[in-house]
Amino acid sequence: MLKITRKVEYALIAVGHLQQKDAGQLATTKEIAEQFGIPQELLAKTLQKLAREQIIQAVKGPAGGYRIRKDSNTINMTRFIEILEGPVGLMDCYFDTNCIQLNTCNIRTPINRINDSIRSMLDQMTLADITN
Amino acid sequence: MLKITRKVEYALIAVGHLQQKDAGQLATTKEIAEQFGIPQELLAKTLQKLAREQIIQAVKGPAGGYRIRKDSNTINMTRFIEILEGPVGLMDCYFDTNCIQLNTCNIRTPINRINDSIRSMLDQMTLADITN
DNA sequence: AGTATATACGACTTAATTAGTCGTATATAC
DNA sequence: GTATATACGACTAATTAAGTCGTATATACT
Repeated sequence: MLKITRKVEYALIAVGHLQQKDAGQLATTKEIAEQFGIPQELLAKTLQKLAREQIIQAVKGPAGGYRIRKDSNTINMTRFIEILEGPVGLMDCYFDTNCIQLNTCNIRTPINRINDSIRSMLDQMTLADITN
Repeated sequence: MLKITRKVEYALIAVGHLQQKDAGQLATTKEIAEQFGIPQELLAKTLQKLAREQIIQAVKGPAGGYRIRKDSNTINMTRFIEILEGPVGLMDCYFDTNCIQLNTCNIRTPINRINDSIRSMLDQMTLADITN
């Protein structure tokens, strides 16, 4: 409950690693996977998602790898998590309003309040906060 | 991700229902299950846990059921959730320090910071806040 | 051109967790 | 003693998360 997935965990570790490199320096999936004991294939897919969303920059070919994008430090955690896992919400009805019980449901409002609190907390937290 | 389980959802719905009853009035599992379209057996187990932890009071036998305990309104959400699901934390290493990677892990501190924020938010939220 | 290396990506399998069911015991009002 | 309601552990089913595999593509280097 209230857990983040491994994908996010691995992504954060990788980003932290990239942030510590000197400007423009690359790190490969293999390097990160080995250093932190992460399954390489899984990390690869995760980093690909981040690259697609412009959080990190991919360089193909030998001596390639990933580097952090300088402006990505302003990305907030809600966005970051949602890139990897989809919608952040305690219950699906926060996004999906097709619940049969919507009428009788007596906890929707309070749950949404908690949701909003968590989201706004994650909104205010940038990627830079994570490793700096 | 970041979802609460059905158990908590059902428990909150049930507590909300009990809170709306006149003082001392009972509601049965069956009544709640039918009214809100919840699987009765699952709700039963959930309410049993709450009763064991003194959140609600059980009355056995015909014309029995559950009633809310007046002082249970001061129970906070961290406690409530943990009764039903166990430890609230984004990652297991928040509680379980047996992670092999603890040394190399570069995100432990920030993750714990997020964790603390979420927990303290849930700490400050009482059961009374949920339905009132 | 050919090879080695690294990312890109969808399909698939396995593992873990959550959700829900069932059988049986116990208390109690009538 | 019977009907009704809670108590509770064991079990099965469904869903989600984690991890693997095959194949394609880009590119630096010889």
